[in-house]
Amino acid sequence: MSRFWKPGTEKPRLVEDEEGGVLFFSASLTSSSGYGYANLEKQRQRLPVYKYRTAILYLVETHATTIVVGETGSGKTTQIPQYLKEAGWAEGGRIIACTQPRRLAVQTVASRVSEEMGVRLGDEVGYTIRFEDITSTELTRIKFLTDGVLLREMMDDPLLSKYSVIMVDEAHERSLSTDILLGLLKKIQRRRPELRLVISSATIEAKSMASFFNTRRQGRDDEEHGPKKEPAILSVEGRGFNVQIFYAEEPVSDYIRAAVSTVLSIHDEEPSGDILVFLTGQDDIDAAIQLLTEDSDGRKKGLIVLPLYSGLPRADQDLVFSPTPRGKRKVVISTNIAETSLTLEVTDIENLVVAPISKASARQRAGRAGRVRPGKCYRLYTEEYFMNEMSADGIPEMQRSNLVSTVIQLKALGIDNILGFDWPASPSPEALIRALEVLYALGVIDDDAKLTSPAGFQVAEIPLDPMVSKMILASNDYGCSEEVITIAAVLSVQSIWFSARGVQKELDEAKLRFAAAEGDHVTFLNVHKGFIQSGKSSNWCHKNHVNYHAMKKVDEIRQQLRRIAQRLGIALKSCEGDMQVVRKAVTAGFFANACRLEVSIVSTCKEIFDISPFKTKLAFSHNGLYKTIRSSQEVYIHPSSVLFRVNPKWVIFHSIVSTDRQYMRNVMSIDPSWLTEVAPQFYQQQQINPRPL
DNA sequence: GAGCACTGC
Repeated sequence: MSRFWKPGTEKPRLVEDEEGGVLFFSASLTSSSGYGYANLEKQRQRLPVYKYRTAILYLVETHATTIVVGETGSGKTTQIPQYLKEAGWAEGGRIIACTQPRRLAVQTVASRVSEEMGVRLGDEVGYTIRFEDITSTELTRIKFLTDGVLLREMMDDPLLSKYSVIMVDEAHERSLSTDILLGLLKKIQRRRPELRLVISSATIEAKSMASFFNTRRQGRDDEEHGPKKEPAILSVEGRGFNVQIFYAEEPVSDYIRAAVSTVLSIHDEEPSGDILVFLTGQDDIDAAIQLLTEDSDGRKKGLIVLPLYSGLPRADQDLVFSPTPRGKRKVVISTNIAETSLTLEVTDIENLVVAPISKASARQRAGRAGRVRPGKCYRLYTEEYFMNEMSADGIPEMQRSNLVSTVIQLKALGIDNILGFDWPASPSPEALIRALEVLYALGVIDDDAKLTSPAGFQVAEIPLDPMVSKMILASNDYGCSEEVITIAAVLSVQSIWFSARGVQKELDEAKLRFAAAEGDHVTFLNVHKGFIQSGKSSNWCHKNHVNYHAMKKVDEIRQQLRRIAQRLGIALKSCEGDMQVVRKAVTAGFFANACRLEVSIVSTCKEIFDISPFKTKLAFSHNGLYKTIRSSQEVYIHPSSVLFRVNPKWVIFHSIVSTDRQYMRNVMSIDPSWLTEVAPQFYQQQQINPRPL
């Protein structure tokens, strides 16, 4: 692998790791840098997948579906599209598509392939992700895209007629959009026998994938013309190295201490090489780092201890990838952010795992240790536990997600019988029915479960959760689309606040500067207004504990939503500060999440106050108990909300996070009369009770 | 006074 990068030259860029060809590459990897085209060609031929070039082309020619089982590093993603192009699959204006679950993978793979082909990215080889279409209608023959984008394309071109071959990469990850895509592609195949599918999958999934795509009818030989209906399976070996696995001899009681002591004994006994530890969350990571750095008997000498989690500032994350100084050992303590998408620029990785995860996930983690040379993996659970207790795979997203978006997407594509749809992993009928109920309540499907016109089609057109889309539609009636679109954009990013360890108090104070009595949604508008007035200044964000990158993204999403709104005939209009209409529009989307305050314990006990700080805490901890109108579920306002401890009588929420309690995140106060105003079909006029569905 | 993480249009 190191042939892509010479130490001491330019620092390699970190890229998606899944394909051998793109493990490390730097911007200087062009013909002018001394690596000629011939060299790239040689590298291509050295990839494991090269041996199977002819076989792959033969199978694609003769089979409707080819399943390529490829280990990490086989080169399948970068090479197969090129082989197909070389064999003529992109002739006559046709396009070869290759989908990825993640944006970063799309960009890096596309740029690698354009380099290998010696063409400008965006010409013959291009890519499309949300907000970025680097393709040319005339020139692009190989197109990389996220599976979500391909699904959107189907709304305009249901048969995906411009593609000759569609390669679905990383199908084993079973992401929601990959699964929907696979189900739809199977349907398309029936209408377009000339279309070829290449499904790239991990070993364990290959058989079930093959039987899913096997459309050959028993006892009928209709295969004399056209490709075989029975999928072909081809295995391509990877280039990973051997990883030795060690198990705990008996169950560990305190896994953080166990992780720390394992790190220390590896440091004492093993030769050079870095260590990657997986823990569950930020708190555990902080605790482990504390333990490691306070161990002062001298053993920690030579250890560089680094945390890694998504909330960490980018600069701190980058530290993880800087080369380890000679004579030192790097210990990266990470959440599962490091499980799939990153390859650490280290010479060797040793790996500790904390259960429970799935077996597949554990294998993936162990694989991290064998990326660049043989490694070792220390599992902090017993072998019996691995064998008998851990589930084989994670549950596909399809079977654990809210399906409202999925259902409306399928409806928009003309799939009427959702319950009968052929999924690679069927969701439970209950989950589907729940989704249909919500869509019915929103007025986007009718009594026959058909999309309503225009609302249903409009909601399907907007790339957001249907409840958010409905809120945007409603804003047209209330004359506040500009404000509501801003709220929708903020709700679709993780968090607009900049949180870091040790600055919680400052963040809370900053929030107070923007806090609105009406709740979080109106607070978002205040933050956005400040951001715009500052001239979108990063300095302003920094001073106010606002996440600059999140705000840039909010702006980008806002622009996209404004364009879509205009196309749908929604007038872009500001209500000039009239927050009541904004709140009504939000309620029109989220009326199903309405809650009423049940108990409010105000801290009136002065004596408790005076006894001890601990008890003061107790007195404050009585956050108001709410119950959802729909199902009388007990919920509480999340402490990150500006309405925490304010406890308005009636609220609606955007989402729930379940821990020891159910916490409402992003909460807004409402007037209960609005519920019957915006959703009379859902709430009975006389009393706020759920309408039986 | 809470907090697993990640991905996508």
